[in-house]
Amino acid sequence: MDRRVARTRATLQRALIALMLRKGYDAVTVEEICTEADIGRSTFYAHFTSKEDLKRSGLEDQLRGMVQGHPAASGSERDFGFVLPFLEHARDHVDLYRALVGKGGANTTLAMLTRIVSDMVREELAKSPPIAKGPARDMATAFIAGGFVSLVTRWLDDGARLPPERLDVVFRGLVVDGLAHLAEA
Amino acid sequence: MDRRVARTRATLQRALIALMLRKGYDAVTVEEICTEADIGRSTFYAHFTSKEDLKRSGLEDQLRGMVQGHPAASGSERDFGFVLPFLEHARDHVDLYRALVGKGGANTTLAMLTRIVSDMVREELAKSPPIAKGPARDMATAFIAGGFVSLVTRWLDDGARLPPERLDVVFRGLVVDGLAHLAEA
DNA sequence: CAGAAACTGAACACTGTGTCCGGAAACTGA
DNA sequence: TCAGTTTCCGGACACAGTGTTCAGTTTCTG
Repeated sequence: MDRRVARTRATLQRALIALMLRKGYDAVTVEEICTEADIGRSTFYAHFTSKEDLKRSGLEDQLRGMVQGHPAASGSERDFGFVLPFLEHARDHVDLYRALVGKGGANTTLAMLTRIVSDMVREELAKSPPIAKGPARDMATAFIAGGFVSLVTRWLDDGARLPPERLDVVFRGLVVDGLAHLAEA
Repeated sequence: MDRRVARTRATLQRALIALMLRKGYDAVTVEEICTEADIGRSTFYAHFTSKEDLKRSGLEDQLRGMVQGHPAASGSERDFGFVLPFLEHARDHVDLYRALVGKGGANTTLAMLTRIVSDMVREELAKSPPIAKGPARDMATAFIAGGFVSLVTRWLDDGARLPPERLDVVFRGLVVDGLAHLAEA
């Protein structure tokens, strides 16, 4: 690939990330990106069809880099081996990830819902029986709230066919006992 | 409150939801909302400052209705009593919820990330030891993926201070053994 | 070095936003 | 019912941002 092309694309991606960190995705304009990158606006549209397209491409490039750097461990045991590489990649590219999931996603409905659910979960976790305090509890709160919202989203996208009681019992099982709960007879 | 005000606000909220279901939040314009609601555009701005404001108000009104309809069960035992009322409310207002978390959120970065992580989780769950198939497994996939993304988001927002190894072990504990894993000594 | 490809910058039409105002309509309380 | 208040209408306006086009320049590749 032409060096100019690679350079231009990378410069634009970096400019977008910098601006997202500064003021959030929604508030960023194509003109600003071009100014920040010191690249003509017509050049922008020669590479990307829109701001959204640029973001998507940046995300894809980075994720591709991640899976290449850490080839998926594919044993036959279930050990969630993708997690640590994923987290290390995130730590090594904090700016990128914070731009993606930070301010950028903070105003979405999904994020709003998750915040509300987090409050409910936090209350639950404060009840007896006692549970580890501090970071561990905060992490559990975030995990459970996000999982719940994701579960509901999936359910709705499927047409909300299963009865709420079914989701309720599966959710509680997963939260309280984890996957053990779902082991096959 | 003036009947006209209540009627106008409710009409606009319903119009937005209808349009969101049809073409997704981002693609909806204020003009379209007004046309759909058969209400003047200047009237729109007399009630809401923006499309975002309208969405937020609709969400808040509905959630307020939910918690009023089902007062939070506040026993001292941890039973996640909020879940069933929440799900029933969602089922009774499927259109609203699908508009909020369906197409509307599908294009967000958070949703994209969750989809990618879902694929990784699905692979893990396919490994031995065997696990319940069908809906239960799909639900577990959605739950775990959403929880992971939420956990990572929280971690990054806090400055990514904790080491990845710590998150890895907490995450795996929650997934495999659930909250039992975090019981205080 | 020649040909191809990419970059520039400025112009253009267009869509959508948010604000303002005078006049019509609808609601409220007496 | 009626007077006073509030809301609604609709059209106009300035403005910001989008996406496209194109002739001219620069930069890369073979």
